Amino acid sequence: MAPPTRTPRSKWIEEGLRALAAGGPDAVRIEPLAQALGVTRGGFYWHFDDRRALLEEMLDAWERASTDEVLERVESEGGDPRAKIRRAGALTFSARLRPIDLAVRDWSRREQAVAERLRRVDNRRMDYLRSLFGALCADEGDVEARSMLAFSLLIGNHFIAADHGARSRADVLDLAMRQLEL
Amino acid sequence: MAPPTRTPRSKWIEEGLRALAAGGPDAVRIEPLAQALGVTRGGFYWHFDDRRALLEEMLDAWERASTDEVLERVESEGGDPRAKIRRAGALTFSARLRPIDLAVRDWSRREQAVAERLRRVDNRRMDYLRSLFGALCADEGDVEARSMLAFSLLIGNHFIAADHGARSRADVLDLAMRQLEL
DNA sequence: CTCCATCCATACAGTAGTGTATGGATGGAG
DNA sequence: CTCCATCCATACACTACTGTATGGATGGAG
Repeated sequence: MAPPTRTPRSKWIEEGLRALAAGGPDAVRIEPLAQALGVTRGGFYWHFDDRRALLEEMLDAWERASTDEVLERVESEGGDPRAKIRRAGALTFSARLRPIDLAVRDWSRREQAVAERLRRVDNRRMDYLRSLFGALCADEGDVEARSMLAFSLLIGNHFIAADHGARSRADVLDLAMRQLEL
Repeated sequence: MAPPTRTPRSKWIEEGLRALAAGGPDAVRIEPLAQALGVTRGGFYWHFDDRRALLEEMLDAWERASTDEVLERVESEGGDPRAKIRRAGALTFSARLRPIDLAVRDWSRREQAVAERLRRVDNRRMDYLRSLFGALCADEGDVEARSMLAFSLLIGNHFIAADHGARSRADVLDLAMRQLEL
């Protein structure tokens, strides 16, 4: 029997990720989630043991979406390494995934289990970045340094609040990319 | 009359910042704070109107500590621009200030007032970085790009969870700094 | 010694959630 | 048509806070 359900697991997870993105892990509360979905908490406890279980499955979903799915899409569209690096950055920090990523990143600072997940995800990203930079320059140290700088720039872009005088943030990002020979 | 108080404002703010660093803004709750200070909430509402007022003053304290105090200390010890850049990074992200900074950075994503504060703080930091990089290279675009990259690296270092194979994070940071000619 | 500024304890009413238990409702498979 | 898997509503007992009100306690200034 295929599930022709009304508010299946996936809906709770989706709404949970929305709440996580908007307000961090502490904002993921069953009651408001139910309200957003237009139901009571009745069904939630049929799907999940408790709040922890939902958080766990939200992280599962996020991990899949932000590694396999992203890498697959980047590779499928082809292009040279430089184009792939840019596209990987754009997809990883898409409008949907970016706020979740940033929330998880902060969350990981206080929950060991979350930290381990993020480490898995970041390691896959760095591995991919390394492979792409590896096609651009020979020195292994340079590859590592530029991978870290590129990743940091992606993170910094969304966590740093500074202005840049006459320049726009996009301009500065462009200059920084050029500095990394991208 | 100098205040020979038992649990003055400053104690609540200090403990509040500790809670913020450890668990984010949602973890700053009066009742647990009082417990940590060994008193009841009785005195809290004598000092502060409500929880919001405490958060406000915590941000005031953080803003002062992570701009004026840091810049003053960096300048007072002298040295060449390269040394100052490194020292500014180290002081800004000292063991005490780092977790607060990261918590505020995440917090700013969902509270306009916090975002404006962080912007003030980050702008002062970037101004300072710009002035230091300005002494190292002439091209204005280079200065901006390198300032942004250096700041991003500082942020990325604490938000990125990836490993680096045989290399330690410190090694990679060193390589990245060299890439920025630091 | 007295008094007042400063701080604390306690009790209360209220809010917002958690997880459990129980009795439905509903729609597709058979 | 019936039945069962799936989902929902409601009520309950509980936890953990918030902010208010009130009556102290305490120690240094005068």
